Amino acid sequence: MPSSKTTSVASPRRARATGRVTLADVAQAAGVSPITVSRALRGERAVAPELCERVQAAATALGYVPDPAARALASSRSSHVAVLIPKLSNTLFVELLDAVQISLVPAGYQTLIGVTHYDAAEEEAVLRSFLAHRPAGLIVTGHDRSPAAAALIEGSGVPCVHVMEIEAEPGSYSVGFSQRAAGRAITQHLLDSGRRHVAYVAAQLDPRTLERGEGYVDALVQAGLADRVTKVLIAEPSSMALGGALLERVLREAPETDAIFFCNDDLAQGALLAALRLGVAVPGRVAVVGFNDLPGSDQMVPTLTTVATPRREIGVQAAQMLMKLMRGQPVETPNLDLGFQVVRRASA
Amino acid sequence: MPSSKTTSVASPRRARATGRVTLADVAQAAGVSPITVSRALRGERAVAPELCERVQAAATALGYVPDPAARALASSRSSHVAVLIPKLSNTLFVELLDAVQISLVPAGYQTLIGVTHYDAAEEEAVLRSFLAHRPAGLIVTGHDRSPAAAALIEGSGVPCVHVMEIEAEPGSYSVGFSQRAAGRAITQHLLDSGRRHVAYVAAQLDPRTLERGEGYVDALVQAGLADRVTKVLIAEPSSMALGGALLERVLREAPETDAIFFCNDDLAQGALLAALRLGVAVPGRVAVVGFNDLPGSDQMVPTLTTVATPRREIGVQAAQMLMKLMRGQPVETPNLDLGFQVVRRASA
DNA sequence: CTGAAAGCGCTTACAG
DNA sequence: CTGAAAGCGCTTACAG
Repeated sequence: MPSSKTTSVASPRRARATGRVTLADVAQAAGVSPITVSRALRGERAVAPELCERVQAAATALGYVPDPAARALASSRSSHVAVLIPKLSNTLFVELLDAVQISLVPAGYQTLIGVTHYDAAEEEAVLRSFLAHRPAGLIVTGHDRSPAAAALIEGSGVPCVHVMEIEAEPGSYSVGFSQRAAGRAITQHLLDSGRRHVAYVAAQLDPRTLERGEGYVDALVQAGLADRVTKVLIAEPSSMALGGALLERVLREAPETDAIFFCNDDLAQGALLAALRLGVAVPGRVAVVGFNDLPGSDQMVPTLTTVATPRREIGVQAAQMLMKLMRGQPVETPNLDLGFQVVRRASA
Repeated sequence: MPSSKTTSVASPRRARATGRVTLADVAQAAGVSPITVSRALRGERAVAPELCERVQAAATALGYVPDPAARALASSRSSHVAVLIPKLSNTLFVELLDAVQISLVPAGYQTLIGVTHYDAAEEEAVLRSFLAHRPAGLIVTGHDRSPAAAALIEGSGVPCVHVMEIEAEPGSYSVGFSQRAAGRAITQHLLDSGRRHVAYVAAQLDPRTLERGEGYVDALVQAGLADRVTKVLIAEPSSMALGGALLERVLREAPETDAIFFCNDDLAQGALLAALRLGVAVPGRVAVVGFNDLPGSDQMVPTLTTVATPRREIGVQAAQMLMKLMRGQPVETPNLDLGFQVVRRASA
């Protein structure tokens, strides 16, 4: 004999059941309206403390998890933050990303990663695809991008923070440091230690690499060595092998060179290892410095003198700034300069 | 005198206008119903070729971009694929991720990255948060996880591919190689070159590291050297500095050691540099091998003998397999073994 | 092969 | 401080 009590009635109108615990379920359990549950859970507007508690309890009891898609559709704002970086093969950007993620995830945001490969068209494509997801915020590397990409960002109205460079563009937000000042500082270190034939060797040639080169020129000019400016610029991507090859080439083609400023530690590490192989004394024959202070630079033989860049702190601060923007809170320092540090080790 | 022609009428019922081009707009422009547009654009079911073309043209003309949130809500499947990796500071996983992303993005999927830090509780938390987004698919590192985490995956019904290890668990999908066989092979290489006191030195101690250690034991046992098994296992994370310290420690505590198998290239590279600093001849005094063939290993002095692991190919194949699963297509090889390669260089 | 109706699970905008 | 109504932009399930 079947029980006459029906515990669940299948409504004939209900075409699709997902089996999910919804706001409505929580509302019913708490004896309030769905909208009150929504407000109580988001902490938005004032909800009577007593109701708030009842709602929280019901939500926990039922194991309620808000549906991000429904939330995004209704509010036209997702919980995604899109982060655009040039390359995943550069430790620098991975550390930046890691720091951003560590800051954003606990606050309930999801990070979407876009890799642009230093390519304007790719950046546009990635932006277009990300913007379709109506991200709550955007973090992009540097200021230099195609007008189309800039227009996409601008037109989207999505809060955006630029990282790695620092530039006081009106209305824009950034967290970074002066690449140019850093390039000048490390070159100055070489000059201060008596070097007079300093070369700047760079690969990839992204905007930040070129800015470091300007800093290098600044230092030489200021030292009255404008005629000694020696730049070796290679468009191909950086690698340790390339660094080794470039060291060899510079010493062959410009044997008077007594110091080399490599635009990044990958090249410099490769140069140090090549010097070991070739029997070139560092810093005796030639001083070598890099940029970024990547893992391993302190382990090289000799240890590498370089510029330590605060990419983790940049990631953390950019995330903080973005969260303020996303919440509509005021940002006190829209262009945050986190500086850099010349790390003196044995190679120069 | 204002024009009497009204070009846009604000409907009083419309509470919220997003200004977005919607399916309905495309439908109206193409003179069909919204559902036909939906089907034509997704290529689902049969739509008359002529209509299909008209819809495509209208969509392009209006610059229509589907709203992923609406799509996810209606279909209860998002276009997200969640990828869980232990650490972002390990190049291995970053390369894996890059390969996955390169394969998935062109197919219209977005990658969500979760970092577990080799921590069971973190993995559970990340899974729970990701699963709330109803991802279309899941890629996780290895098979070893907490019962709770495994239950979350299982219970979600989301297609899942395991990477890096290969294990023929019924009903599970994986792409990788045998860590144990690889550990055995590189140890065998050392034995083949005449080494008789081979130590295995490992850090981090994740499951894959331990499997490599089993392979090491296999090789020694098979060579009748079971009594020579020497394992140094350190729980702390791998780093070049740690590799150097461990080399020193092993040579001090077990001076008969004539070969060291480091569980990864980070440790091995650090050991090579420390040897240089200490004046320890490699491979003369002690042979050194690593694992993974990371960037830089071919640049070391001496160049590092190691095991090349196919993490990029693993990423690509895992993405392919997952796409088949997400589309409900059959997968011919549910456990795909991509092998590995012993790379003989100068250090052993 | 095409469509009208209903619904996915939330939030907005308006009242009170 | 709380709620009833409408709507976000799609897809599902059912007809024809």
